[in-house]
Amino acid sequence: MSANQPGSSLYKAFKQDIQAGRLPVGTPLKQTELAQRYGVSRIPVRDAIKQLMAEGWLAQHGKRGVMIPPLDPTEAEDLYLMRMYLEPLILTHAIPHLSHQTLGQAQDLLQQLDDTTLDPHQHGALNWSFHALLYQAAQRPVLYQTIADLHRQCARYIGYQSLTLDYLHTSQAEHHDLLDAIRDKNTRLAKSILKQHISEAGEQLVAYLRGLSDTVAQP
Amino acid sequence: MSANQPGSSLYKAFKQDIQAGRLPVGTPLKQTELAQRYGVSRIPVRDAIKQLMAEGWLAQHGKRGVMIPPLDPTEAEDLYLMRMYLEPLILTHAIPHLSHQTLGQAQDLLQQLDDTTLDPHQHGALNWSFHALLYQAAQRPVLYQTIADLHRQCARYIGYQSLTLDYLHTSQAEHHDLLDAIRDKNTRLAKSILKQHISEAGEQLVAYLRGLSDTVAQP
DNA sequence: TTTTGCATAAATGTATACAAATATAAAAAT
DNA sequence: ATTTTTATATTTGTATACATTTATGCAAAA
Repeated sequence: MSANQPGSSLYKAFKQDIQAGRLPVGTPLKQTELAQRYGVSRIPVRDAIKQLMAEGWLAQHGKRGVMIPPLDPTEAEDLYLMRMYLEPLILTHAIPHLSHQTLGQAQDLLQQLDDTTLDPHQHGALNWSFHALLYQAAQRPVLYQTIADLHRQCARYIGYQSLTLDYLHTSQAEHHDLLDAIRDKNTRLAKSILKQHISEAGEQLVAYLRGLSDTVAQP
Repeated sequence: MSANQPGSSLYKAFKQDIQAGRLPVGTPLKQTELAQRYGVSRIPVRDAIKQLMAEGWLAQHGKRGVMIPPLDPTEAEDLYLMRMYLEPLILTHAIPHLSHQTLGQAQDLLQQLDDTTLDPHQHGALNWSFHALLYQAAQRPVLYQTIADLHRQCARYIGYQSLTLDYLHTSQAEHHDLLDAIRDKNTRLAKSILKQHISEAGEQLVAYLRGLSDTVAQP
């Protein structure tokens, strides 16, 4: 098999199990157990662990072993803070290159996002598709990759959160406004809408996470 | 052995060999050859490769094998662009927390940077120590880590570049101005100096890299 | 009862060996 | 001569086996 690229079946299955919360958070994971779980030897498990650690899905647990790092509101806050600055930046570079065809595709994705029966994971994936489509036009591979990494990190946090209908409507309205501003080549407006949009999403998530830790961590 | 944390001797030796240009750029590296070079089996070599790939020191070469990615001016440009936005951001968060002691340490580092006999690697390391000292005070681990990663990526590019004495003087003057602004708690000024400082460093590097590819790539 | 030391057990790191996949070269056909 | 096919060699991916390190539990001493 073409094994351990981000595309290895073990890597994918492992990551999905982390995302879906099917593995314990904060406790050390044993290589042997993981090998049994996925029906392979420890070597490919080690390879996958290395990669997932580098991507932030796993963290060192003491001197030995790895764990799924617990959710941390401050971490989420930082991720959204960075997105607030980097995404308007890449959007600026993207706008001059956006074709009518791409804008049409973006419009299509927006319509799919109107479906309020989507679960948080599906919604998150579609949402990223929309933004990614716009950002890729900037033709800035390294900048794009960093932003994609930030989204990947954020993806670990959403999916727990059940979004209110009210928030979903606001978010969608902003998406439409953003696309309109882009069509008008009004870069300044587009940037400010996007920054606001990310800021709100961040606040929503951080508030949710802080609520969680308040109810859970009772000494 | 405590093997493959970023601290494994193999990982360190391997990365240093890449940084120092002791391994061929752009051609596939054979696991067997690397294993022989470092006197170990292929397993730890594979572990190190995984990690270095995730950190950007190595890249996929076609379907099989890895290579040291060639230097790319556009990539460097993106890295500095991101730093221009993220470093002033973290500095803003850091300034309220900076103690007199930390500012004193920063002053010390600045004096060491006056030494113009340093080679590019030493200079780069000291320069990062100075900035890192300030940034850590922000107590924003995730934001800090991302910025540190960007610097690590940049480190692959500098070290080839021989900095002009003129640039070194300008750069040091900016460092002093920055520290003064921070002492005055003049956040606005500090941010603008820092952004300018990074912008100049980026332009210097990108110009150098473009010069390189112009002279090398003759069909 | 608490703490220190040691013995045992568990888990990770590495080497060797083998299987699968890809690239290379040579031979055959057009 | 060029292209396609086939066989060979090289290289990577994985499993098993062993060495090394860290954790755990028990006993003895304070």
